[in-house]
Amino acid sequence: MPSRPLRADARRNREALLTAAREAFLAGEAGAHIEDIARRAGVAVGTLYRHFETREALVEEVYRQEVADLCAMPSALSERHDPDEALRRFLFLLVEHAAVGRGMAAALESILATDSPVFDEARARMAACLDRLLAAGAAAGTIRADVDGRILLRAMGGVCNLRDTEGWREDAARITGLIFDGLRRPAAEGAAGA
Amino acid sequence: MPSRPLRADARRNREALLTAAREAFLAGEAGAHIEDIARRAGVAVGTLYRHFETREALVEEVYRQEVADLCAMPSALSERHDPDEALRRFLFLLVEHAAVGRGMAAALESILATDSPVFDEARARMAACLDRLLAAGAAAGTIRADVDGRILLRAMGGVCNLRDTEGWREDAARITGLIFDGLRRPAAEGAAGA
DNA sequence: CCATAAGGTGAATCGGGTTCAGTATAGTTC
DNA sequence: GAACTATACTGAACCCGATTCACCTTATGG
Repeated sequence: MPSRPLRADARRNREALLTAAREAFLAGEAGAHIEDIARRAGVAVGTLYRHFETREALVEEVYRQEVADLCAMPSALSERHDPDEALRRFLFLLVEHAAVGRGMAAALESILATDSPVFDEARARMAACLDRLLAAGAAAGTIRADVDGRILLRAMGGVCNLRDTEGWREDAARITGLIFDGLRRPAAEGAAGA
Repeated sequence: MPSRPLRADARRNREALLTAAREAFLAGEAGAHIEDIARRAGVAVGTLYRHFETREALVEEVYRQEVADLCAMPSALSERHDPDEALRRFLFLLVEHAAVGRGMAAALESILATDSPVFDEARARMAACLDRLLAAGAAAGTIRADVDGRILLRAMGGVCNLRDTEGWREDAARITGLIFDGLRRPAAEGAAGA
């Protein structure tokens, strides 16, 4: 919509705000209030609101960038590893990435509550990444074929939501491994039930 | 602390508040404001605060009850089914229970953010439940022995956090099945990595 | 160098949780 | 069953953080 291409200072401030927000979220700074983020970026709250409709919009944008970074990975992985390994690595990246600090997670919660479309979009993209990797594995015969990216993503969701806890990183690795093991089967007879 | 045993009307109100809160959360009533809950219970906000330190304290109590109910299940399951089946059923119950509406989940988020001890307690109890079931399965030789309740609980966490989405119930079933499949192996060589 | 639209500012507003002085009542005692 | 008092209840006032907006500042292009 902005036919006119953002004034120089505006672009600078917008960037500063995104950076400040990311830092604040990553630092988990108990709170991460709008005012704090604005100050950290060296601008007034009003400016923040000029660039982002609301607090959530800001979080969304930061999140969107994270997702974009993450979704750039699969192609590289597929080139360098066999399907199995590529998938395994991506699963870990998924954890690593989504774990960019509890702060981010906390910040995201407000969005999770709202059912913003950003999330649908992000989910779709990630699911697509997984689909590609799963398909490769299925073609190679090492990964079961009855699980799609959407499902796997959901399964991984829990791992990504791991909270603070001390040993979360190890836990995440073990759980990811557990799920990965579940994937490496010629599809069980049928575990659905209740 | 209350050596004196709560006045009759007080007990009644407390009960009404808990019921109202549970209903509000289950209904997912966009918001579930303190005021609404109080009104629903037929009391003033002040009364709510007399019984519960804060909004979160109320959510906590509701949650605590849910957990208590859930943790009562395993013994019955173990009596009626073989270890494998008992575990499988409990996993589904875990989902069913934790899914008591997105409202509850949303309400819980505030607590997840705070690192309240209630959660540690709940986790511990649930993990203990799972440990029992896992041990039985391991003894029977059908379940791998290198996964403990704590880990499994975390893995299931994701499933329980499934949001609104239309087909969440099916998804939950499939993911639970996926994880369950991961469990039914004589322990893979070693999936840990990054 | 001016004009002016784009951008920035921060005090005021708003909404929802929380507090507390004032009022009502269950339970108890005579 | 009337008085007494510890226990409860009420709801308007308060607080705090997100959001708005009337007014000021400055990049940009002519």
